[in-house]
Amino acid sequence: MEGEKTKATVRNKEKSKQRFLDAVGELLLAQGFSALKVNDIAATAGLDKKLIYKYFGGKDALIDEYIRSLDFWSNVKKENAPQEIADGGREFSKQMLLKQFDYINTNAEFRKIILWGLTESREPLKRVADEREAIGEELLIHITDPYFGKEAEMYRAVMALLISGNYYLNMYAGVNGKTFCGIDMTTTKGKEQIKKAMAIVVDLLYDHVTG
Amino acid sequence: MEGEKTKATVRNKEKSKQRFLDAVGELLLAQGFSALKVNDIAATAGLDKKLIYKYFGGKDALIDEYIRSLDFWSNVKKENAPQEIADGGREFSKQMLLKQFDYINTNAEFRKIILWGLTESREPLKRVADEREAIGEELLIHITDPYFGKEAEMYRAVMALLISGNYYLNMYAGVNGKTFCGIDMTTTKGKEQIKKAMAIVVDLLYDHVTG
DNA sequence: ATACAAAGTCACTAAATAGTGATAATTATA
DNA sequence: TATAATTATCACTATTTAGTGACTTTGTAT
Repeated sequence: MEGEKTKATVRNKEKSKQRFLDAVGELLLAQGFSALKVNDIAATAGLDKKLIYKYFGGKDALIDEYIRSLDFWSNVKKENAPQEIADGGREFSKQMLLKQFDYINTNAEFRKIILWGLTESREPLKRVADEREAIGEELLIHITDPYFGKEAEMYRAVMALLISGNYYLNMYAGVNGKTFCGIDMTTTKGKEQIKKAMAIVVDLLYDHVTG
Repeated sequence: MEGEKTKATVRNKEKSKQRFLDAVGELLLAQGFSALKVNDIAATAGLDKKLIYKYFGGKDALIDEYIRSLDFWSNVKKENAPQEIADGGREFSKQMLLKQFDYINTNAEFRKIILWGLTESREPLKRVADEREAIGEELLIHITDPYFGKEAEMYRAVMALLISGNYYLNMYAGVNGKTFCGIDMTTTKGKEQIKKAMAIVVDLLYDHVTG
């Protein structure tokens, strides 16, 4: 195993705990969740694996704490409540999708967690999904549900498709293929096409219920 | 390990090879690709693991052959060429999406392979992705590209979002969450909402370029 | 300085997993 | 029915991984 860190200079339990948590993140990014072995985590942290059992209780407890330490939605929460919504959430929806695209596209850790969440049932992974739902409900209940009225569920379903498509396409890019429906997800052009498409679909939906 | 099969009554290399391939599929469905261990595969097949090395060359070669043995797209190919296309592919697009939804939703093996393809780089998994692209190109190049003209790339991007959203939502259901944007993917109602939404988006796209 | 607790290391056990050499059981065939 | 070839098993080695008991090192309060 490569990637061992220089030895801790000072003895500090909290710092060491953090080094283990960081090591989990580093390995997750570099090799995926199936590569999270106690020996490797300890080597990456530059500490003895015994401490993982001492400080966290075990490998799984450490991994769970790592996932819980992540906070993907805090920035979204801030932007949520305010803003003038005079258009039924049209612009907000579009910007949310575009921002989310960039976030997923540039945040490899987020992508790994989302993928992990499709693979394994684990309480902290469920929490990530639950939080996304809770935050989404804010927008949906207060802004788009009232606006779309009896078409509200249709709007929700389209958003579910766009967001989850967003997730998938960004996870897909570069693993076993580059193009999806001919769109090359590894290029800026391809990414712009997807973003443009999301905005168009939102506009069409709003125009649909307006007209 | 449970799941051992009754011993083969006759000695037959081809039958035994098939038993190993079937065992891989069985384990993949029951426990996911990370649970594909030689010992378990052999136990499930009811044969000695030595034969895996003798007949296939090793675990990975067996797994690769299993993936190559799958054919998810053969049925799609048949339906592809024919049909009267007088509407620019509008009805065809909708039906393709709806059929694909049902296929993914009822075919757990397909879902596992798609998920695997997001997780691991592996030649036969790449082939599955490439085949999907090749088949999709048929529809796109001959029917929708000409119809949508300079909006063709936009249409492709929307289809990419719908299909990949389709993938994601069906993989998501029931692992770490049930709802996505409030749509409960474990219920018939939720599934119908997604299907309806896909059809609406397609119609809006066609109306958009028509009107 | 020394004694104590906390932080950290090391060498080990145990279990799981991949892979193989020797051999037995079966089948085909001369 | 002998025997050669094939199919299959078994018992073993080697490696990887998780986990632990005994120990050493370091910081700190007396």
